[in-house]
Amino acid sequence: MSADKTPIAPASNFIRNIVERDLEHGTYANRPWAGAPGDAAQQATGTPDPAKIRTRFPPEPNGYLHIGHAKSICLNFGLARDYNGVCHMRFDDTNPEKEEQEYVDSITDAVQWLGFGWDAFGSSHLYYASNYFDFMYRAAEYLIESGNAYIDQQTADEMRANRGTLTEPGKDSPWRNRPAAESLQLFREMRDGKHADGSMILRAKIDMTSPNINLRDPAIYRIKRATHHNTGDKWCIYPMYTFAHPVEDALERITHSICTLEFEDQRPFYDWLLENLRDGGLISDPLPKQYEFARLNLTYVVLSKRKLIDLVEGHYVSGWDDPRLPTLAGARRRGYTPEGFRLFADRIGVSKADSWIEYTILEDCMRETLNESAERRIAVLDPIKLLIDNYPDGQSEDCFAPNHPLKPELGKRTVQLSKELWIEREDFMEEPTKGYFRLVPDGLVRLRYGYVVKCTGFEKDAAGNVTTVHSEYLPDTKSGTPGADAIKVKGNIHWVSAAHAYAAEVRLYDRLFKEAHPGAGDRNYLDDINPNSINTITAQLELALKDAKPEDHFQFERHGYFVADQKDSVTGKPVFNRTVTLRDAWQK
RNA sequence: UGGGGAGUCGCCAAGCUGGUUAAGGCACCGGAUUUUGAUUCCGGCAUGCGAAGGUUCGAAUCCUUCUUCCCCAGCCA
Repeated sequence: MSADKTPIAPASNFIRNIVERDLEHGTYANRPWAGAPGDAAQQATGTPDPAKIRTRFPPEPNGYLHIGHAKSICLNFGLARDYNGVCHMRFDDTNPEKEEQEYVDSITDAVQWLGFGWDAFGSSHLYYASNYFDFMYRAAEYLIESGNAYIDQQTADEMRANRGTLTEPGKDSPWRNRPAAESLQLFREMRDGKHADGSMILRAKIDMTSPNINLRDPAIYRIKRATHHNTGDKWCIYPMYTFAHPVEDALERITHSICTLEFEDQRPFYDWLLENLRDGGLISDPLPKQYEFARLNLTYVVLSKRKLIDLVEGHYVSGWDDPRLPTLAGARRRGYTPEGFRLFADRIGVSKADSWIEYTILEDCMRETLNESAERRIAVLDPIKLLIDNYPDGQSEDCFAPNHPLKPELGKRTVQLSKELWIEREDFMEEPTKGYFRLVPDGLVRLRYGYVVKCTGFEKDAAGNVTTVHSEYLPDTKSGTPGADAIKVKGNIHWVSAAHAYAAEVRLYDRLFKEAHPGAGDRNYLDDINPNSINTITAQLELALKDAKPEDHFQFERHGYFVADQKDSVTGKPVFNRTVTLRDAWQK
């Protein structure tokens, strides 16, 4: 598979520079790895880590992955691939209320679909943060014992009030200086279920006057009676992200922990915690380091979880895999490809600047990869009849169409030509505009892979719409025969024999939002929805398309790339989704 | 009006331990090829690096001031 083929060398970026510098300096060389995540004692029994670097992709399994995650996946797994390392697939499942198995399945599917995996150096690297709860609990007790954490019994409201504001320092909790032994006992009671949810909480003891609000004694362990998808009812206290994430990274011996910009303020705590635990001998050097990059913003798209939920629950789309949605499940159904996403990730780069990527960049990446891989087929989307009046009734003949013009080795297929054909409505104009070189009265045009025909007339219905075009073919002009090019024509149109066609449902998709920045200014993003984002038609396709399998990609010549729908296709009766149109220098 | 980040061509993005004509991609504009108005192929495309000062023989790269944008006050992640 091309998944493992090294793509065009990704451009240099600040993270690759850091990795290369660390490799050069041997920052992570010779650190032991016990073959599995573990504390300092366990890791000390290991052998030098064969992985030069360890990164991780750590989603919370509480929703579906989207295009923004694809950027992160390509970054983390791509780094591991390029620098002889490993990327851990890790579920950050520290909040039992929001997480479900359904999501972990869809997430692993998506990552593998994108062409990445977590098997490396002889073992699998799929981990769950919830498997570290025992160690996290121990680390929390250590923090209490070493005077770096305490049990606070203020209410959530009191804590908020005493946290101060952006410009005012916070105030110490009245419980802040309680003896460590007392905090320890209360923490154990919390664990043992002796206290009500919300009645007390474990806080790191740092500095209530810190200008960085994240350092004003952040909450690190809360009481929450809820059944966890992995640990069931074993615990009624759960660690907060702030505390859990650095620990997860340390246990897994992550070298480069890459996250998005909004976590920058969290980094001082990340380092504070890890240094404390290292000084306590719970984990060992070299410690993981956190780096932040700008998350993806795409024009004409919304990527926030809340908005995506609104779109699905408000039935603006058919579900999480609606082909118009930027979810990976949706993109896949739309016909977007893993190769296209990887190309996209390389093309947009990685930096710390907030930026908006033009949606057409993504589309171009899909066109580029699909142009390489998709076989060509013929489809008439908006059919009108073309009659070849001088062609014998009831007769048909073979025409030969290459499956891929750039890959002759893929061979040719036959399509039938007969007297009565379907052609595209837009390929005929009664009164042509300047520059139009398709079929016009008395004009010549080539039926692609067939004959040159001359338009001899046309018929309209009561409404004035053209229904049938009449023509006569020039017998000596058949494609592939000697002298076929004796008569030169600029126009070249596709067609399907009416007696040899497969009438199929085809969905023509357009962008879901009509504004580049949905909801910008004082607009509601829901008001920016494009009312014409889907147009379902019945098209006339060449017969071979009847055998298309779900997820088969094709280029419908002169139209664009289409995919047989993953869910709605039935054997012998596939329906197609338009992935993306071809570029059109002429415009419509 | 606290703290943390970011501002290089229409959109991304290298470069930023100061030193040839400021990479590359996408878009765009020319032209060639083409039985997809597709693809491919050539060529063009920032005297300028948020702004103003300063240091220097020399600055996108160093210093100062200013300016714009993003993030942080969940017992979410």
